[in-house]
Amino acid sequence: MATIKDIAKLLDISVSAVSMALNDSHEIGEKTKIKVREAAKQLNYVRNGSAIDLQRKKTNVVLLITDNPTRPYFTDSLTVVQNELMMKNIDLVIITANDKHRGTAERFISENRADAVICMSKFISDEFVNLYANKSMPIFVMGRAPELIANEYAVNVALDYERVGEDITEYLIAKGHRKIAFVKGSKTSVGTSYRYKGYLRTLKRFQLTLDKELIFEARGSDYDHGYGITEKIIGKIASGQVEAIFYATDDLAVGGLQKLLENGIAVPEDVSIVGYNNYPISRMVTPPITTVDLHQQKIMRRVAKSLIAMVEGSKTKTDVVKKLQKDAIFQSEIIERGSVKNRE
Amino acid sequence: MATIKDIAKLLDISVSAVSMALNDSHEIGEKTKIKVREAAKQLNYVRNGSAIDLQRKKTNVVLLITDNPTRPYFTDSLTVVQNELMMKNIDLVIITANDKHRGTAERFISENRADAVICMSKFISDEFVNLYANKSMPIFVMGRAPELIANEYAVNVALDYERVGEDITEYLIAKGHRKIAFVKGSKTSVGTSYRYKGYLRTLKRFQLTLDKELIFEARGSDYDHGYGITEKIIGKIASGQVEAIFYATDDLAVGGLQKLLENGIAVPEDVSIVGYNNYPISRMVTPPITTVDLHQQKIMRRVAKSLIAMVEGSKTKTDVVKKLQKDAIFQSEIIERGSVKNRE
DNA sequence: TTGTATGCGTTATCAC
DNA sequence: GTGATAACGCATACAA
Repeated sequence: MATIKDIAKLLDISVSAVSMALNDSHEIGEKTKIKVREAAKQLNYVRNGSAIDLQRKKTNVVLLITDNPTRPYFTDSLTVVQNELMMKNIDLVIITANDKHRGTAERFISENRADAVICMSKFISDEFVNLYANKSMPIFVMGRAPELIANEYAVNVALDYERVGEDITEYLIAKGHRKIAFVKGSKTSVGTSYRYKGYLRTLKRFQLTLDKELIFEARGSDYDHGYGITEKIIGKIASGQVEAIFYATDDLAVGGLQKLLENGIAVPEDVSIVGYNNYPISRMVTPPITTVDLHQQKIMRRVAKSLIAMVEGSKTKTDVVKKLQKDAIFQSEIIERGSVKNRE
Repeated sequence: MATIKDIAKLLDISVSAVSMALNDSHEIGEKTKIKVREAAKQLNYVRNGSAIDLQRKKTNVVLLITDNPTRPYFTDSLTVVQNELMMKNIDLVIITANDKHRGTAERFISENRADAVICMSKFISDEFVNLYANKSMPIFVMGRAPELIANEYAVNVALDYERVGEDITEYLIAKGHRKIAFVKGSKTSVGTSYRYKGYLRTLKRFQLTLDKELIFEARGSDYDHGYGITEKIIGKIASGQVEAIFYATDDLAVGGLQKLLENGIAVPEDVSIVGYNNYPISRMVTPPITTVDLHQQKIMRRVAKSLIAMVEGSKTKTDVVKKLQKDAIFQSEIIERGSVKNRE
């Protein structure tokens, strides 16, 4: 591997001259620049990132940590963050952290291999975040309970959990449904449990009695779990005990839909269903599923902007959090499609 | 930021001692190790990855480049590669490279920020790969035409393109279909174009005449394209001109299915359809779609193993390629589900 | 405009 | 078992 030293030697000029030429410094002659570039090409020179980072005391990279990059909400977030960072010429690298592997993410954080991190995985513990968030590496965490982060350089991006789950329940009620079942997802998901609470609050607000038999617990939040748990709901639809099903996620709803159709239950004629999150798949099935869009992209755009402000040093956490909250019109929006019947 | 120098100063011992202690070297006293660790904690010491990489002339990371981490085949690949690398304690980082942004990927490659790369994105050009693949950074590329890579340290992992597309066409024919439409996907996708060729070969082999009116070109390979293009097929189903549709990808098929159902066309009663790739979504719709599994995971496991062998220096490219080819039982498998009717 | 010197944080090779 | 010291490849303040 050729280094700038080799170039300097070949051209018989100083290393610093080479360095500056390569960085297109204004204080270097045009002819030297050309010579240097040619020599670089000739020697097959490639820059050494580690050396640059070491010297600059900056890596120019932002870490995006996720438990599973396949989830649609992740891509949405990714695209937005990517775009924001691209404008500042900051590199984005994605690292996974899940139940069976979080070493890489932790190592990248603890070894200062980034300038900032956005953590969308719940498998990096609160303790870890609190321990390592740092002026030279602020950490933004998402999807956790609001109270657990206590570090000047850790920002907990919390959704507007107050209203979550109420919107769509109200909607079902407005459409004339009274017997609304709820399908819970993964126990470790903060989002789905808040939706459940919103569902409960709304029933109460409308003075509907809560039928405990209409609460179903899936083991997880995915398609298969929705498919499986719906087995238990089928009988109650036939008997008129269930008019609508609120699945905590779109994936659950899609799985449920398939099970219903297989059993000759028409949606929405025999039962209405709704999901949550507005995942692409929710519109790809027949009938397309009415769901709720959390406007994750808006949120992520704000997160990215805040992060950049912190990395650039112009803002402190307090500023950033204040702005995030002020902008927090994280209003969810109901996406009406074909899976809910008007019973009135 | 505290460094090992600070620790050394605090404890009044040498930096090298600190370094060795931190790395749990056998040639350092147990008591010193303890002292050092305590001091480290006290000073809030964190290692500096750049400095380590610079010194070790190794980064311990493998780059996985993708155009879109949401695609199901990517997750499959990811999981497998992740597992293999985990066993060797190698870090995996994911970087996206697509039409609008490939700077980060190229920078990471050209600046030696990894020990090896697996490139699943077609947006890193063949020229770039040929230019930068290198003993200290071998590059494995996937999903490209076989002939374009000519570099001792670049490995082109090509599927068994010979057979691709023939399998499922044969299957449709065996089920009694004769009028088989084909829906092409994105023009830039190597995979889908090979499937098309396989389809053509198979028709010929069975001496079925090719009806050019049954070839449809979608602008891309996604759900929406499938939905859109199917508009044009509907009439030909009614008129008996089409008995089956071979969509080049599952996403296309899912989109097409929805359009068909919306138009009151029953699948598979009125028309059979098949997809390709065995994406999860293909089994989540009703009826579930018959498709082809490429066994991407098997391939990726082999790629990962080969890569590790090269990184560890035990194998040259020639060895690796030979082994990959020898192992290349990349046989695709037809996944029978409910979208094909037996017409015989 | 160019060169010199120094340092970034770490590891490794020697001595002791 | 521990301590100096020289790298690693690069950038930059300062001198020329």
